[in-house]
This record gives sequence, structure tokens and C-alpha cells, in this order.
Amino acid sequence: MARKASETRWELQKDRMLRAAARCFNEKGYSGSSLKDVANILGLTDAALYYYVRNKEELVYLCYLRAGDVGREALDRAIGDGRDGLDIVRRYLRYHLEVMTGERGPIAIMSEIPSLKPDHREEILEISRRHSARFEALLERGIEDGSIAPCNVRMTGNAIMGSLNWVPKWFHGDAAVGEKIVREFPAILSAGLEPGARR
Amino acid sequence: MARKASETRWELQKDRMLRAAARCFNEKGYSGSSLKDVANILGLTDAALYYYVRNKEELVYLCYLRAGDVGREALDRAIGDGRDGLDIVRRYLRYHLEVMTGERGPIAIMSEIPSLKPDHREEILEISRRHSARFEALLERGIEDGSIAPCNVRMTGNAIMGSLNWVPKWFHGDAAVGEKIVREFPAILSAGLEPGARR
DNA sequence: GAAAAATTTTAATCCGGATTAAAATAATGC
DNA sequence: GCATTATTTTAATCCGGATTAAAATTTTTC
Repeated sequence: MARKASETRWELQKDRMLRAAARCFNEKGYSGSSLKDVANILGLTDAALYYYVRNKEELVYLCYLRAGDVGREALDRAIGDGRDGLDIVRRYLRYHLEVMTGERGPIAIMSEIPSLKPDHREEILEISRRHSARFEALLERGIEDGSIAPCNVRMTGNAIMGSLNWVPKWFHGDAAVGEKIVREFPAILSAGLEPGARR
Repeated sequence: MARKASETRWELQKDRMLRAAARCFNEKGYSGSSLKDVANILGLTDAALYYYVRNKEELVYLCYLRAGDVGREALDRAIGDGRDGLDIVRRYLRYHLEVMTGERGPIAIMSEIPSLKPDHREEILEISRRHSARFEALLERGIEDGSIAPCNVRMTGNAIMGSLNWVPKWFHGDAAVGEKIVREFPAILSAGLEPGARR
């Protein structure tokens, strides 16, 4: 109930919990993951989780909030570092994938947004929409600066983000595979954007 | 319990049920969809579903079986129609997307495989693996016949299939959007495969 | 090293949705 | 129209996992 002193420890444990939950949800789905499953990973009892979170719904909500942060940070960083639209897209993909497959991962797939409470749902949806919009704007920027061939940014954005979102479904922590993903995916997903190729 | 005469009617209703279930599962997730939700779409009572299916798990299983069929049929047809590897890939994407966004849809996303009973799970996983393998073989064929640039077929396959698998997450039946997807996606997803473009 | 706060566990309870059985209604064959 | 079969509903029951409260343990503070 109370907390002030070891804020640090609490935050640390909470973060561990969110990663464990993300892993469960990604691998076994929302309904397939009991709080006991999540707690087991942490060597805790299911009831202990209630010290960190009000209920299961909030656990999902926080996982998604965290996923949103990670995506936004990757995009921010890419925009800061990149030169033109295409370069930023590639950096964004790399940065995001690095986190997804790295130590801070796994990151939850936002698959169960409809199960959230109305206000949480609306908040996550808004975050999700904003991220998509930013990515599409990036594609447009690339088209303007000539680094990306003209295309339907809505559809192209959906295509690329879909591929990215699906990664946690088949990547389950094998570091070697993770490296391969980080190395290959940005190029694969952006290859079709270049002004060179076209149907 | 018994059935023999109106096999047709029964099959018809069952098929409607599977589409309704797929829609629910895609939109609200497995846990978010009660049997009542599925039944409501059909104008039935939840208990009525048990006339067609043993339990909720079997409902999911059948949805996934159906999804597997659709994918396999699209691939078969594409292999029959196409000239070279790249052409077959594009046809496969188009055929598959046509079904996903068309009358026979929606097709269930295989998101809840872990919730299936062990034997059902194994069967669906096997179907899923086989499909991926066939798709990767297709990419290899394209590389050999020169229609596709050399690439890591495992990663490329995962990228393309991920994008495809994600479609039902954001496509919710709007016919106009459906047409756009069918028209745009095959080109978008295969643009990076051509020998022309490269990093 | 004792008191206070933080964290976890134990041991219930609670609840909603899955499931079932029996009854009711609709369809079909003759 | 009547008997049979197919389909759906009504009205329980059932059950597992979420949730809660109180107790136990661990950590921190001084």
C-alpha cells in the first residue's frame, strides 16, 4: 500500500514484472497467461503482483504503455540521428528492433487493446494512432526529399508496422536470432521504398 | 447430437459461425470474446453454439484450420498460375488477401495457438510451419530463376508473412479499404525482392 | 537490535463465462 | 396432419483464475 523509501527497488521489481508479463502475453496470449504464470517467472506468488498493480487489466495497460514508450523513443532517436527520410526509417527500425530483441525486451504486442477498460483503451489507441501518423509523416518526408519513391503512405506504413509488430510472435529470446533480425529486417522492410525498384 | 439429413444446412450454419468467431477473435481477442458475443452476431444464444462445436477451444481450432486451408489454397493456386518465383509470390499475396478481405472472410489470426489443446496445437503448428516452409521455398525458387534478388529467405519470409498476418488486426470489413489492400499490398511487400533495388 | 515500513505469502472468497441437461420450438419426411 | 429429427432456448451448474484480507516475513531506519 505505502511506498516512498525504496522507490528504486519497487520500480525495479515492477519493471521486471512488466517484462515477465510481456513475455507471457506474447507467448501464450492474454487469456492463456494467468497471473500465476507471470509470478512464477519472477519466483513470486500470484498475489504478490497486486502489490505492484491494481489488477490484470492494469498489468496489460502498463505493458502497452511501455511498448508505446519504446516505439516513441526509437522514433525520436532516429529522427535526431538520421539525414533523410529513408535513413530515418531505417534507423527507426533498427533502434526499435534492438530494444525488442534486447535486454529491455520483450516488448508486448498490442494485441488485446479491446480488453482494456474504456479510458485505458482510448489512451493506448491514441498513442498507437499517433505513432502510426508519425511514421507515415516520415514516409512523406522521404518522398519529398527524394529518398523514398512515391507510394501510398497509409498502406506502406501499415505493411511495415505490421511486420514489425509481428516479430515478438516468433522471436522468443534467442540472442543469435535477435542479432540476425536487427541486421536484416531494416534492409528487408525498407528495400521496397527506394526510388530504384518498382513494379 | 445426431445429424445426417440436412448436412448442408448444418455445414452452412457452422461456416457462418466460424466466420463470426474469427471476426470476434480478431477484433476483441480470444479472452475478450465470449461465446455470447459470437452467438449474438448470429442471432443465437451462446448455448446454441454447442450444437456445432464441442467447446470454445474447438471453435478456435476450427478457425485456425480454416485459416490454414485458405493460406494453402492461395499458395497452391499461385503456384499453378505463376510463371517465375516473384510472380508466384505476388499472386499468392493477392489471392490470400482477396480471401482475407472478401466474402469468405474474415480469416482468424493465429494468435492463440498456445491456448489450444496439445494435439490441436501441434497440428496447427505443423500446418503453420509447412506453410512458412513452402513460402520460403518459393523465395528460393525465385532467387534461382533470377526473378528475386538473393536474400535471407528465413528472415524475408518472416517479414512478409508478418505483415500479412497483421492485416486482420486493422482491417475490419470496409470494402473500399479491402480493395486498396488487395491492390497495393502485393506490390509493397514484394517491391524489396526485385533484383533492381538493394541496400 | 528494536520498531516501523516494505514486501510476500497463505488462505479464503468471488465471479463471469464456459458448460450441461432438459425442455421447447422448428423443420422435415411420409 | 403426424411422427421423427434437427435446432435452439431456458435455466441451472461448474470451475478456474482473479481478487482480497489478514498474517508472516523481510528490509529499512535509527
